[in-house]
Amino acid sequence: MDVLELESFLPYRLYRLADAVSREFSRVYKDRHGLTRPEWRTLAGLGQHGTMTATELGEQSAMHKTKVSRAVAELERRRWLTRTPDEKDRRVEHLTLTRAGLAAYGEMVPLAKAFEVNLMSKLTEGDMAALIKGLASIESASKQKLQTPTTLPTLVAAGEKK
Amino acid sequence: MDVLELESFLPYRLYRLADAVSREFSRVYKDRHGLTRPEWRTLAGLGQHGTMTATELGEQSAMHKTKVSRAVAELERRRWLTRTPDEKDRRVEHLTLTRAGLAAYGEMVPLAKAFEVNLMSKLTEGDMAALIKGLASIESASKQKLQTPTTLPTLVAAGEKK
DNA sequence: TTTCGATGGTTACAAATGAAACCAATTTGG
DNA sequence: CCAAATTGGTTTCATTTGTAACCATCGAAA
Repeated sequence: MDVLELESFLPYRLYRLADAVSREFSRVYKDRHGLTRPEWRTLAGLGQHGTMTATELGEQSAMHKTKVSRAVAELERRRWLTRTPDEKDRRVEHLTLTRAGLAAYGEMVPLAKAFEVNLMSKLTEGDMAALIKGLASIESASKQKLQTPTTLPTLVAAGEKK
Repeated sequence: MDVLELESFLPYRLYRLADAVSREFSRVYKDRHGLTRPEWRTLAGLGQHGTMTATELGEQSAMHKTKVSRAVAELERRRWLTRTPDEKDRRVEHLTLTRAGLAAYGEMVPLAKAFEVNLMSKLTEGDMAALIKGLASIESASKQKLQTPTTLPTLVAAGEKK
């Protein structure tokens, strides 16, 4: 029978690597400040851009709006950010880091950079460039709607449901 | 102040890409059979190797033992696999796909392969090779204990807890 | 042997996630 | 102008996940 070699299956390899790296990196924000990934990304987004709306945050950091919503709520609870209602459109809120939020951000940036440098140091210049290029290619490709080439009908047959 | 550009931050890019790819690929096993990722990996592991123990499965597919345990329980419930107690060590169970399990596996393998081919087709030969090489480098590096270079003390200060 | 630390695997509980419903406020199209 | 569709954002509920505790069973040491 036709067999799939999981270890070399690209989606699996990608996921596994990203998971390992991300897990390790999470120490930077989790151990020290008890942040979740969505919270860290929110902090990072605002630290980088100054002021953003929840929607913008979601776009920039690839998070579902519920994640953004919850992360923003938590950072607000910590008083790391404040919301300012938009003048023209009262559905929108502009989010900005407080002094405390900026302090936390400023503290984490060097750690993040050091982590990245350390990670990249595992690769030669050439490999690194290649990796980046490869990532970019797949990224742009996957934006254009990654196609799942299936011909089979969708069916969750009886007894297969959980 | 020192700023981090999230979009080009390697851990973020990796994660984001893996997430997008994995999400798209999940159609193959989720839409059609309602499997979760751990369930799919378990199926894939057994399909590839014939018979494995839970521990082996966890190692091969990088899953925590609780994930394996739950995935195995669900596949058993579906009668896609059976457990056989080990003769020598009664803690151990050998897992094998049933006919039904094999059928599901056999059905998904070509879809998985097609997905991968489609994905890789976005890259030139060279880029692909480079990407693989880059992944391998970081992988092997991250196995050797990815170091988080922090000097700061670990503290989850009062008021920062959730 | 008996005891004690590892190991294979499951379970309980809390936290994180995703999907869908929801509530405004806004825009669009008659 | 007004109804309907859209959009920004929150909330609810069901799943999924992670952590730690747990229950055997096993292996090594005394």
